[in-house]
Amino acid sequence: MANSRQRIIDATLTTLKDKGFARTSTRAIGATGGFKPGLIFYYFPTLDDLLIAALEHASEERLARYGDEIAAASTLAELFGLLERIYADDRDSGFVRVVSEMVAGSVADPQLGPRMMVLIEPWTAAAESAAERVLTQSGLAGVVSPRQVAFAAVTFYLGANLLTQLVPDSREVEEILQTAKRLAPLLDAIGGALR
Amino acid sequence: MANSRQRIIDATLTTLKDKGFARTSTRAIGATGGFKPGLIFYYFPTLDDLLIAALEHASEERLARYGDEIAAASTLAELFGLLERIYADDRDSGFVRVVSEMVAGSVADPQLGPRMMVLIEPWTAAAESAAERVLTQSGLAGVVSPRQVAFAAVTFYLGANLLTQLVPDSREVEEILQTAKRLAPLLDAIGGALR
Amino acid sequence: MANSRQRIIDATLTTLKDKGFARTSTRAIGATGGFKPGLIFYYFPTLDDLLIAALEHASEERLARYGDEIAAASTLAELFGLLERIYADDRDSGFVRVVSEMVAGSVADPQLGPRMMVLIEPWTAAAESAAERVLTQSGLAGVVSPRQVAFAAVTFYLGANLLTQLVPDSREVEEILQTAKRLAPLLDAIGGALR
Amino acid sequence: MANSRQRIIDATLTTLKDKGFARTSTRAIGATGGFKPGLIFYYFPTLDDLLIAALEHASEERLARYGDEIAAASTLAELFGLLERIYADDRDSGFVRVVSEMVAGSVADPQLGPRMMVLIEPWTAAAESAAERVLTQSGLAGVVSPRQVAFAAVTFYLGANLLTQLVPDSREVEEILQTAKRLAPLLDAIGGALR
DNA sequence: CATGAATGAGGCTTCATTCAT
DNA sequence: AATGAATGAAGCCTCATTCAT
Repeated sequence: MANSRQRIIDATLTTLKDKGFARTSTRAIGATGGFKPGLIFYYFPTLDDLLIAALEHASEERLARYGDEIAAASTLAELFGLLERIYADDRDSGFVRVVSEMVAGSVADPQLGPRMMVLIEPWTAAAESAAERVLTQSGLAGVVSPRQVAFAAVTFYLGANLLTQLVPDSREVEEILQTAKRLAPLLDAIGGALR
Repeated sequence: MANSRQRIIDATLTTLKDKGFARTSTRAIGATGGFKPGLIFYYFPTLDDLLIAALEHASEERLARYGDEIAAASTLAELFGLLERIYADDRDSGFVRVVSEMVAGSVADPQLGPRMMVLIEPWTAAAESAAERVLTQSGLAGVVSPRQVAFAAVTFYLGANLLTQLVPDSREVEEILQTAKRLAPLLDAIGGALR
Repeated sequence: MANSRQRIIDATLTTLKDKGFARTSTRAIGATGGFKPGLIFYYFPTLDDLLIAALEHASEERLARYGDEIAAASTLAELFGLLERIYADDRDSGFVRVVSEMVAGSVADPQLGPRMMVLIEPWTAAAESAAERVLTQSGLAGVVSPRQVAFAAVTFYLGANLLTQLVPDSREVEEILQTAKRLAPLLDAIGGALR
Repeated sequence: MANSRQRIIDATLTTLKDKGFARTSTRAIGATGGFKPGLIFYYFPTLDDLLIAALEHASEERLARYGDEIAAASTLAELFGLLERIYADDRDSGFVRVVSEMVAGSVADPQLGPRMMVLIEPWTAAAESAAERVLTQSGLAGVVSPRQVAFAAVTFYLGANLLTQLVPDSREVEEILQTAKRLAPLLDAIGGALR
C-alpha cells in the first residue's frame, strides 16, 4: 500500500487526539492504525520525526484552508470574525487538541521544541501580515507593531489551546473572541481619531 | 522528621526546573534531594500527588508574595507595570519553568488536568478582582467584563510561559508587556471619553 | 539479599560461557540467574558496565590466584610450565571462554574496546615483570625487550583464546606451550653463550 | 546482472571495515552499496552466508596475492621481512579490520565459528609449508614441528589483529615483527650449531 | 522514618527475513 | 532482477510502585 506513510500519520493524529501526547507511543499508534510498531520505523527514522511530520501535515492543511481568508480580511471586525470561525473549526476538527498536545509534549521533551517552532513560524508570519494590513487600514499602525500583535495573538492562541484542553467544555475562548469582534468598531474609531 | 515532606517538595520543584516534566521521575527527584525514591511514597500516595503538591506550594508562595500588590494596583498603568515585574521575577526564579512544565505535563497526561485547574483558580480570581477595580477606575467597566479580562490574562500568561520554554531566550513577552504599559494612558483616555 | 550484585555478575559470567557474547542479553542473564532483566539496572547503569564489571571480577580473581606464582617463576622452564598450568586451568574454569567472548564483543562493539584494554593492562604488567626477570636470569636481556615479549605473550594468549573458541576441542595451544617448555633449556644455553 | 552478487560482497566488506561486525546489518550493507536489503536474499540464503562469502572472497584475493611470495621465501630473515610487509599491507587495505571483525563476530555468534575455520585453513597450510621449508634450510627442522610453528603464527596473527582493533594506533605488532627479523640470523646460527 | 530490593509493564528502536509485484 | 512493504521477535532501558526490614 503506497500510502502507508499517510496511514501512519493519520493514526498518529488520531492517537494524539484520543490519548494525549504522553500516551502516543509507537504501540498505541500501531494499535490505532492497525499495524505493528516496527512499521513506523520503515517510514520515519524516529518517533519524534513522525510526530513532527504529523503536526506539519495537519498544520499545512489548515494553513492552506485558511491562508486566503486571512489574507483577505481587511477590517478588524472581519479579522476577529474569521478568528472565531477558525477557532471553532479547529476545535471541532481536533486540530486544537493536536496542537496542544504537541506543544505540551515539546515542553516536556526539549528535543522537540525547536522543531515545533519551525512549524509555528508560518502562522506567526500570516498573523503578522494580517496585523499589518488591518492596523494600517484602521489607523492604528503607529500605535503597536504588527510583529508584537502577531506574537501576542499566537501566544494567546497557544494558551487558549492548552486551557481548552485542561477544561474541556469551557467556551470562554469563544466568548473572548466574540467580545473582541464586538469591540472592533470601537478600536476602529480610536484609530480614526488618532489619525 | 516532619520537614522531609518539604525536602521532597523542594527537590521536586528543583527537578522540574532543571530537567523538565518528562524527566522528573521519582529517581530523579530522589537524586536531587539526596533520598531514595521509596521515601516519596511514604509522604505522597502517588507521584502525581507530589507534583500537584509541589506546584501548589510554589503557587501559594507566589500568590502570598504578590497578592497584596495586585490588590493595591488601581490604575491600568500600575497594573501593567506590576505584571511586568511579576513576569520578570517568575522567570528569574524558575517559577515560569515550573508552571510551564506542569501545565504541559497536565495536557500530555490527562489525569493531571482537573487538578491543575484547581491551582490556577486563585490566580484567575485575583486577576478578576484586579480587573474589576481597574476597569471601574478607568471607566471601561461597561465595555468588557472583568471575568473575560481575567481569563484572557491567564490564557496569555500560560501561552507566554510555554513559548518562553520553547524559545528560551526570547524577550518578546516582556516587550509586549512594556507596550501594554505604554498604551495604558491611551486606554484610560478612551475610558474617560466613554463615560 | 545483599549480594544480589554478585549474583548478577555470576549469572553474567555463566551466560557468557554458555551462550557467547552476542546472546548475553539482559534477558538471558536474568534467565540464567533467576531474576528479571530490570534488576540489572538497579545495580549497573548499563549492560556494558555489567559486562566490564563481570570480566573485572573474574580477572582480579585469576590475577590474585596466579600473581604470586608468576612473580616467583625465575627460569624460563618454570615460566613456561606455569603458563601451561594457567592455560589449562583457565580453560577448564571457563575463564578462557569469558575472555574470548569479551574480547570478541569489544571488537564488535567499539565502546567496550578501551575499557577492555584497562582490564588487560595488569596482565601485561605482570607479564612484563616476569619477562624482565627471566630474561635477565637467562642472559637474554640484551636480545629482546621485556615489553615486547610481554606484548607478544598477551597477543598470543588472546589469539589462542579465540582459536580455542572457534575449534573447541583443539589441543594445539597446549602442545605449543609444551614444546616451549621443552625448548627452554636450549634458550637458556643460548643466553649463556651470549653472555 | 550477474555482478550484483559482487556488488553485494563489496558493500559487505566495506561495511565491515567502516562499521564493524555488529553494525553490518542488511540495512547497513544495502545503504553502503545502494540497494535494498531484500536484494541480499536473492543471492544469499542468509546474512551469515553473505558474511562468509565476503570473507572468503577477500581471503582468496589476499592468498593469491601473497601465495607465491610465501612459497618463495627461503630464509628466516626473508620470511619475517615478508610477514612485516603483509601485515602493513593488510592493515592499510583494511583486511585486518575485516578479519578481526569476522573472527570476533564468529566467536560472539557460535554458528559462524566452524565456517570461519574453513577459511583460515588455507592460511595455516601456506604457513606450514613455508615453515617446513625455512626450518629445513636453517637446520631447525628437528627442533620444532612446522605444524606447530604455523599454528603459532596464525594464532599470533589473529591476536594481533584483535589488539590492533582494540588499540587502533598501536605499532607494537610491527615492532615485534621487526625484532623477529633482526633475530633471524641468530636463529640461523643456532640451527647451524645444532646440525 | 527511611532504605534497599525487586518487579512488571511499557518505552523506543533494530533486525533478519519473507513475499507479492 | 530488484523493490517496497511488512512482520515478529528481540534488543536495552526507564519507570512508578510495593514491601520487608
